[in-house]
Amino acid sequence: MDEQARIMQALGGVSLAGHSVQGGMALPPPHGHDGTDGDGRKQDIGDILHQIMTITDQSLDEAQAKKHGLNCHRMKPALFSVLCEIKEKTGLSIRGAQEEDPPDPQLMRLDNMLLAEGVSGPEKGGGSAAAAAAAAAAGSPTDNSIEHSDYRAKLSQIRQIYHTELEKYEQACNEFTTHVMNLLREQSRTRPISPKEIERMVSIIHRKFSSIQMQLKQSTCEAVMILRSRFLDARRKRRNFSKQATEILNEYFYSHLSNPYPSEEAKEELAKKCSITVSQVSNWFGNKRIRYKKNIGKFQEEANLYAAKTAVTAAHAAAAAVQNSQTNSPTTPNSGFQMKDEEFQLDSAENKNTLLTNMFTGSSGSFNLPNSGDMFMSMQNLNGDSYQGAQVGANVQSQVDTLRHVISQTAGYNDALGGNPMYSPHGLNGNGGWQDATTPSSVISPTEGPGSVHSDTSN
DNA sequence: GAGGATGATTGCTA
DNA sequence: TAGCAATCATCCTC
Repeated sequence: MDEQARIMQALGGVSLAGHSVQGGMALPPPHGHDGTDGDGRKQDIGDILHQIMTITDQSLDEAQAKKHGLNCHRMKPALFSVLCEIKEKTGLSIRGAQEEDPPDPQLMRLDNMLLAEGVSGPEKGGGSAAAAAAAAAAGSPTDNSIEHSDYRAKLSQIRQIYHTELEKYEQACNEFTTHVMNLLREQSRTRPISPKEIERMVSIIHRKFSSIQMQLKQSTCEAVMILRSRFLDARRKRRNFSKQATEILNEYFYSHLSNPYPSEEAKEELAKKCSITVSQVSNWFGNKRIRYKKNIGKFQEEANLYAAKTAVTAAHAAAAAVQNSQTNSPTTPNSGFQMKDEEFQLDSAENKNTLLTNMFTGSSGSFNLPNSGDMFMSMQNLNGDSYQGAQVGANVQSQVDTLRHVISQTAGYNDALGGNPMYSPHGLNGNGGWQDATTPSSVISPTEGPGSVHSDTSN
């Protein structure tokens, strides 16, 4: 069966008889009602189609007139409906199957990434979460300042560009879709176009624009990756700590020379003070311990410097503490500063202060330390349970190592205490390790008695 | 630019 | 998992 015949069959009993078309095109007689046979109908339809086909050979005006005539024919909708159905059942059905594509995994990945980076989706501080994550990976607190804000600013720029471009694409897509829809609707008057076909065409357009969008997303992702890697690389760059930070760390190190293992709390405190991370504090102490141990001689000068510096502070702190304790704790005998050796029995805060200052600054010349070991022990007792002034004990305790170091430099510390293994120089044992190196001071420092207040947190 | 200083990383150990 | 030791990579000073 040929196409024309099928069309006619589809039309069923539609009658076109008795209608003339403007422009002189004769319409076929109605079929069936007057007993016309099938061959006759075929012939009529053939004529119509022939006339349609020859429209193009006619003059424009003539063709327009004929076209108009056809358009105005009352059977046109029915004819178009059938033609649309035929179109649906033939070529377009193939496209229909293609529409049900699963979502592109690559597109999904891009979407997820853009969402995670804070580029797409609702604005969440311009990707500060991503920046924070990157910062955490890099492990530097300065992320929160200059570089962090720089990263955020750039990410925000990318986000802005992305959204502007996306908006442009969507606008263009909508405009183009509307345009095509209007065209198709317009054309549907003259050729069989079903609403479904228009829908399909729209979806095709959207797909095309989606591929363009994917390119946009891809390039945006690349930009974010580049920015991120640059940001992380920048963070990886080694930067010297500030002078102040190094001072703080050194002060702690040399004042805890016998056991330079800050507790977690101390590390956090130091990190806070130095505006660095806890891991950087750990790195610093790790490096410092090794380098100090490897070359004590080289660090001696530095040790002296910090020891003296810290000791002066300690002396003032101790004196103030003693004075304070005398005022506030009248029931505490001798303020816990009772030296075992009678020569060290100090009656007043002023005396203690003078003595300590002289001792540390060396203004009294060669200071006589008749029993510096006892003195040290006594000072240690300041941290003991018997002493109530926790802050005092903490302040003094944190300087004990410093005292030892200064004494060793100024008053023959080694000679006086050489026999006492507890006072081996700088806390280093014979194996080149620190006393109880495996036991961090967070547990019990060798210089700290039980119940002592850890200097880390009190400082 | 050389060489030392210094912060970070890595592999290993207890 | 913290710390050690070696090493890398960068900074800083001369």
